[in-house]
Amino acid sequence: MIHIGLADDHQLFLKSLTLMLHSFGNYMVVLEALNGKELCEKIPLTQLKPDIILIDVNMPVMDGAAATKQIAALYPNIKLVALSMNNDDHTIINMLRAGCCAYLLKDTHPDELEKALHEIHTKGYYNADAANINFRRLLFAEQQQDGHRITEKELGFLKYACTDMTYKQIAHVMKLSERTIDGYRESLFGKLQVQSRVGLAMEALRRGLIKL
Amino acid sequence: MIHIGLADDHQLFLKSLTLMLHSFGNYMVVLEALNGKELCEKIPLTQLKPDIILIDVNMPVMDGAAATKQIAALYPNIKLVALSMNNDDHTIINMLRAGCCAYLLKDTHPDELEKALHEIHTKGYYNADAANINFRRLLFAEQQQDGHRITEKELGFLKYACTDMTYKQIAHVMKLSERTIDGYRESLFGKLQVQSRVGLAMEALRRGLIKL
DNA sequence: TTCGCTACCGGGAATTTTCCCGTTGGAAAT
DNA sequence: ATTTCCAACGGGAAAATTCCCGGTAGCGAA
Repeated sequence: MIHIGLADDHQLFLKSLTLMLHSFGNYMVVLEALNGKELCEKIPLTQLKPDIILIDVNMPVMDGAAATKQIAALYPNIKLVALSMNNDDHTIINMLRAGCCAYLLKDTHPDELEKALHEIHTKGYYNADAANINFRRLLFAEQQQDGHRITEKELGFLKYACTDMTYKQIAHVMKLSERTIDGYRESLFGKLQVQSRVGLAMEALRRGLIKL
Repeated sequence: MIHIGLADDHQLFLKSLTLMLHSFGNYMVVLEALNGKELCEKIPLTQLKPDIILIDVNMPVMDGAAATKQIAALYPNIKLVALSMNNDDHTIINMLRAGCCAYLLKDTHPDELEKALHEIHTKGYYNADAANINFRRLLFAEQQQDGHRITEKELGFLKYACTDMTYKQIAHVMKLSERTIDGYRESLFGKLQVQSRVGLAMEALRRGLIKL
């Protein structure tokens, strides 16, 4: 009997996935959480520790990447699996770097989920080639984006950049000079490979740096 | 026995929701589809017509609103229920106007889903007050936005506005004058209540007018 | 026909964004 | 102690955006 933990902010999906896992026969859901924080808090309270935890990427309060990092550090022998609906490179890299051993899409077939869980439990990893996730390409992409990590201040600016505000207003609320804002913009344009504020906002959304 | 139809682009959710509905005891899933188009094509082919169809809002190929409109016109006695994860006013209004008799969120509890389906089947409607969906407020909001409907051409422009392109480039690919583009922008600024292109792009995303 | 409406087009100017050119001060490296 | 690096700051100018002012052409209704 394999013990499973689940974290997803959609109750309906969470509960119905539990049913599905039980229907597989060999799995038992020992932990359910509606966000990353709840997941982290519940793990120490369960006596039947999960072997594998399926973690949704997009969750309120604490998202999948943050939860994955924390759990990977505290419980290294729990296998963490990212479960998401978006399959863009950046989020996949993000989750794998956070400590996931597999990345599953929500539109995979139940049979493949079962196969994936079995492989993860026996071999420790699973590579869904059907879901066009090419690890070699991803690793190359990670090489490329190395040194292009976004700083904390840039992220703070990015939030305001995805808004109706002008740079002058942004500079005012951030208590910085307009020139400094200029610097952040330039830097982000380079890192995200765009050349206008709209492109910046769109790419930030696409990479999950900004929500909504 | 109540016959149910399902449309959702995430296989895992689709299949596990089917399991959950069967576990309720009184429901049978007679139709599954991965997008709106597939749903519309499968309805005429099923001999056990569904009483209720749960339709996801965000789907590829043909989205929930389009599918709802088409089905509501062809099969007026099938109850259509929108099932989505985002609960912003615009999408809800959109689905209700398309012909849905209820709007359910994906993070509702299974018990509430069962209750909702029962009410929809017996009374013909369901209002989830727990999900802060206030119909009176929505109707008022619809009054407010009346005459603010986005035209086909404006939508075409909107796609390009959510891009790294300049207006000049957009005018060129749309084979229109820059002034005409100017007009579309002005009109959309007013309709979406924004005052910059970034705000426009963000609001378009928020209202589901543009994907990604 | 005349009126009103809508889609399309244009000039011009204020504002904002984008992109150059710099300086300074402080922290880290050598 | 000196260099090196980098975040923060600034001037100025080209480009893009925003927002006015208008016009013409088509088209259905009065």
